[in-house]
Amino acid sequence: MTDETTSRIPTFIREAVAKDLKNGRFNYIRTRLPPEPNGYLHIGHVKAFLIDYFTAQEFGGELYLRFDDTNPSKEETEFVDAIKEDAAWLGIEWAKETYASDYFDLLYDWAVKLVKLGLAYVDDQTQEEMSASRGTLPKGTKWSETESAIKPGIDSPYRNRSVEENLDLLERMKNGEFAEGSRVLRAKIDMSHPNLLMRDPVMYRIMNAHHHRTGDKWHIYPMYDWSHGQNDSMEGVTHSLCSNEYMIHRPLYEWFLQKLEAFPSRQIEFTRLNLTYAMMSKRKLRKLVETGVVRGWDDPRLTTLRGLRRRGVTPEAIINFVTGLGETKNDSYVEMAQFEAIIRDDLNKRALRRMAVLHPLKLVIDNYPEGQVEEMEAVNNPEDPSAGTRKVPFSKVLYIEQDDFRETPPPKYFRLFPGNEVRLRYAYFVKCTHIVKNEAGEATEVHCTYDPTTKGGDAPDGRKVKSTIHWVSAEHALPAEVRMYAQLFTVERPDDGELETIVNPNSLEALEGYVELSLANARVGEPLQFERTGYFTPDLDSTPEKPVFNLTVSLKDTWSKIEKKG
RNA sequence: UGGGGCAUGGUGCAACGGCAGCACACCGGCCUUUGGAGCCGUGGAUCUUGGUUCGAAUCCAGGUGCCCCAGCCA
Repeated sequence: MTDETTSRIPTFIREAVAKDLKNGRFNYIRTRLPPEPNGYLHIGHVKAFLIDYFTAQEFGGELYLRFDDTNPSKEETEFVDAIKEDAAWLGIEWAKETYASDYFDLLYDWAVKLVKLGLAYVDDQTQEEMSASRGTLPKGTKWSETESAIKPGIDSPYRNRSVEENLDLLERMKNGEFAEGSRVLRAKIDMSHPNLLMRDPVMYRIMNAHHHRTGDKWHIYPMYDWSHGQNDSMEGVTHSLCSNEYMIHRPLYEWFLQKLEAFPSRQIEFTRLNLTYAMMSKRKLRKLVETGVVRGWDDPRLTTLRGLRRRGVTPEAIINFVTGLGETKNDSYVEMAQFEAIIRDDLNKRALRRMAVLHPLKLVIDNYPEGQVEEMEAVNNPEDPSAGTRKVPFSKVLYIEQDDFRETPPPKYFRLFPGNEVRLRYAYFVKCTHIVKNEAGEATEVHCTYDPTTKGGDAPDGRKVKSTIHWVSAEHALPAEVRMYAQLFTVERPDDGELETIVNPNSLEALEGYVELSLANARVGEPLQFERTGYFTPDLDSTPEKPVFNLTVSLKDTWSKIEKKG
């Protein structure tokens, strides 16, 4: 049974499914995940994937992964593999992998059945003719500036062909006897139906493209409406869960299955996920990749699953985010900040803490013995004692962040400035004595003295410092490239804008910094926190000589807020 | 003068005729060997007009606003 408090699927779906089980409409549950293999998965797909997966799971049913490969001109095997890999990474398990194309033969038989029933016909009209005879939507909708009222469609002159002629024509369409685009098979429903989809929708079109699985066997390929519901039914899918835009297709979905007297799969719709600053449009995503705005489909600035993975976002964070959104049928736009909060929450619990200096400034401890090296014990994760501790080498010359020193401190600035004492994390108290400047007047070296009695970070005399800063030992540090990311887009809803005007030219900044030696063999994808900076993960561009890190998400930075307010 | 869907703080959700609550964001404070985390607190919402009712975010009627639908895309 499902537990109301832990359910990960929308309430209205859970209730509908439970009811179907209770009143005997179905005695088992099967859902399907229907990606079209024409692109990479992004965060927008995840919601559908998870709802399908968890619905099956919560009701002890199973999930089929069915590739919707009905349009050979757009689909490629490359994407099939990528989608499977991404779905598996997310943790989704499917009972069976199928393809719409597995059912092409059966589907054709069903079409013949419909023709024999007098419910489908071959139409010889051109595409323009068909479009013109479909009728119009009324004024006020974005498609009609001129018509004041909805206009019914006009019956095709070929609508009343005999069953025999239709059967013959359909057979010949299948055999490749006709030119591409010259004829279609249409369902015979109602050309004046208020729902335009019911005005004799196209079932098959002629295409001579090579299909990634069926090769050159077929010359006709089914449309979405004449495939999806039929496949659901053929597979015994009980609940076909899809986004709200398909709501208008439901009457057609049901019409076909009723006329066919086929297994009555049920379509239920939910609101798709919209995320601010995330691009979901496949067309635009492709353009970003092809024009080199980003470095590939797995660019960490993208909200593709591959991009998120490379960025260091875990599957758990993604699942927590999506399932935690709750559900209504409202159109909605979720703020990226909410996603980031979940990512931080997830990483806070699991990321190993490390020290890394992103904008190095040399700090010299004048009274520290030349050549001495001490191993300081550092906690790996204060949120998780079982993560243990590590040793970090400490010596006379260190690097600290440029930001952690000001020659003339602003109000409420507690870090290093001449005369001020701070704690070097896990090491000693140091007090700034003087600085060395270059010709431009910039500080190039900060000189300090340390208090040997404060080893470990506490003063025996009980005095306090207001700030703790991080550091790496210059002699023992590892040079590293650290890639800092900002929003890729300058507008909240990039899907609505023109690419040329909405791309943030400063979304990537590659820093040359220094990191703890222990990071030399960090695993690609491993979650890390650079203390006081943010969450990072090693990128696959890393080499043994020079690791590369991606910023996953920054730590909440309250100082910058204080500073902004002045 | 078409059909379908949806309206609750800035954002996303909850309240299924009975005190409008949660998360994120925002603001203030406490604490802190991460200006992180954690803890405490403030402000802010039922699209509108009527009706039913002891009582309406919830039920009814009208209005308004937003979204989807004229691919031989999915």
